[in-house]
Amino acid sequence: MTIRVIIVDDQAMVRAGFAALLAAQADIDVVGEAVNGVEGVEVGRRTHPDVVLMDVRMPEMDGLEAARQLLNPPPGVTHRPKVLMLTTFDVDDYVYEALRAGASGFLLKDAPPADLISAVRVVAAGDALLAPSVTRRLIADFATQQRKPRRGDPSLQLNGLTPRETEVLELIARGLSNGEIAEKLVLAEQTVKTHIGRVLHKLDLRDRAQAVVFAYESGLVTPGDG
Amino acid sequence: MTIRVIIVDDQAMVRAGFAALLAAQADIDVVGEAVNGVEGVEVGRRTHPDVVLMDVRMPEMDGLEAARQLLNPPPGVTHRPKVLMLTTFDVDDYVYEALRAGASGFLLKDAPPADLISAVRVVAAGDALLAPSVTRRLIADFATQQRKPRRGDPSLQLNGLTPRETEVLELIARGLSNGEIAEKLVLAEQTVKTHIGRVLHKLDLRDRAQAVVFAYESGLVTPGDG
DNA sequence: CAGTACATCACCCATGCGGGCCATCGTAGG
DNA sequence: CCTACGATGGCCCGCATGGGTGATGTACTG
Repeated sequence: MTIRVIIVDDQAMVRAGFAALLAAQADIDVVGEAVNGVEGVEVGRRTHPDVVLMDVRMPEMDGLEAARQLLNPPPGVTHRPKVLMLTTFDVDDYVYEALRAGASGFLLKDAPPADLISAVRVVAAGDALLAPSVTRRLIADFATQQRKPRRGDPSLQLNGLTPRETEVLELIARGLSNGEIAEKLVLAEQTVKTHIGRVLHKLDLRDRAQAVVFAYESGLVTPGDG
Repeated sequence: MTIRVIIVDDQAMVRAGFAALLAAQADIDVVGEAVNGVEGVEVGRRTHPDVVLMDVRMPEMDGLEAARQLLNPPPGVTHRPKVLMLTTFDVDDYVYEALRAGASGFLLKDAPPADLISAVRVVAAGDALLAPSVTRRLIADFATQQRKPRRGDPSLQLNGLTPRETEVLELIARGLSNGEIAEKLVLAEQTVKTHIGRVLHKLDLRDRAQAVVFAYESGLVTPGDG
C-alpha cells in the first residue's frame, strides 16, 4: 500500500525538489501539487491523499487556513488527510495555530531529506513528528502551563498539611462555608474552624479567600474539575 | 567539543548496547553508567554530563524521580544536564510527568540506532525530540486543552458586570482584602464593599471565597498569571 | 511504655465582611 | 432637558470568620 502525497507550495523549485525526493521512494506516490491554499484544498478534496505537505506562507490562502479546511471538512466530505506543515523559517507563531488545527507535524525545509521522507511515513502511520526546535517549545509550554499535579512552591507546602486539613482546604476551594463543610465531613463546625485555622497558619494565608487562591495556584483544585 | 553522556538503566545489556553504539561516534563520549535512579543522580552530579540517557522503570528510584532531582538541583549545584528518557513500552503515563520534570526527550528503546544517536545530538544542542507516538499524544492534548481559556457559562454572566466591578472581582481573586483593594484602586473601603456587594448579587455568590472560585472557573484569572 | 502526630470539640473574643438603605455626581442617551 | 446608569461614598447591623487556648481520644513509633 503506497502512501499518496500531495505537495502544496508556491515555489516551483521546492515542489519539484520534494516531488523528486519522495517519488524516488518505492512506498510513496506524489499524486498532486498545488501553488496556494485555495488550490491545495481543491486538489486535496479531489485526490484524497494520505499526506499533505503544506507550506505555511503562500499567496491567496496560507497553509494554516488550508490545513483547517482540509482537517475540518464540511458535511458530506469524509476524507481527512494527514497534514505535515513545512516552513522555511524557524518556529514562528504559526506553529501553535497549525497544531490546534490538527496538523500532524511541523518540519523546517532545511531538514535532511531522510527526515522528510521518514516524516511522511510517520504521519501516514498516524503518528506525529515535529522539528526538534518546535518540540522544545511545545514541551516548555506544556511544562509551565500544565501546572496541575506538581508544582514547585505551593505543592511543597501542601505536604505540610495533614490529610484532613487538605480535605478541608479542598472544600474551602469549592466555595463551601464552615457549616457546609462540617455537614459534608460529619463534623462539628468548631472542628472545621480548627482545621481551617491550622491550614491558614501553615500556609501563611490570611483568610479563606486566599486559601481558595492557593488551592487553585497549587493545583489542589483545577478550573473545570468541579 | 564532544558530548558527554551517561547511561542510567538497570539492564546490563541495554547499557552495554547503548554505550557501544554511542562510544563509536566521534563526537560522543560515554562518561558514566548507573543501574538505578539513586546511583544515576550520584553519577550525574559527579561527572556532570551533557546528556543523561535515563530509563523510566528502575529499582530503588525510577527514572522520573531521578530526572526531577537532576533537573531541579539543590542550592549549590549549578550543573543541569539534558535528560533523554527511554522506555521499552509505548507511551505510558510517565511521559507527561517526565516532560513536566523538564526532560528534553522521550524515546522508545526499539527506535533505530541512528535515531538514538541523532537524539543525543539534538538534546545536547538544546532542542528536544520525542518518539512519534508521544508527539502525537502531546499534540492532541495540546490542541484540545488549549481551547479553554474562556468557558461558556460563567464568562457569559461576567458580561453583566461593569468594568469597575470586574476589576474589583479580579483583585478579590488575587486574595486582597477590602482595605487593600481600596488602597490599590484609590477608593474608600466602603466603595469597595458596595462594588463587591453588587458583584456577589449579580453572580449569585455568597461570599468572596465563592467569588474567587468563580473568577478561576470563568477564566477571569488563571493559575499562574500571578 | 513514653512521646508524638492527628483528629476531634469547646469557649471566648475581636473584627472583617456582607446586607440594607440611601445620597451625590458625572456622563451618555432619549 | 431629563432620565438612566455607573461610580463613588456613608451608616448601621448582625453574623460568619479567624485567633488564642485548652482538653480528649486514638494511633503510630521509638
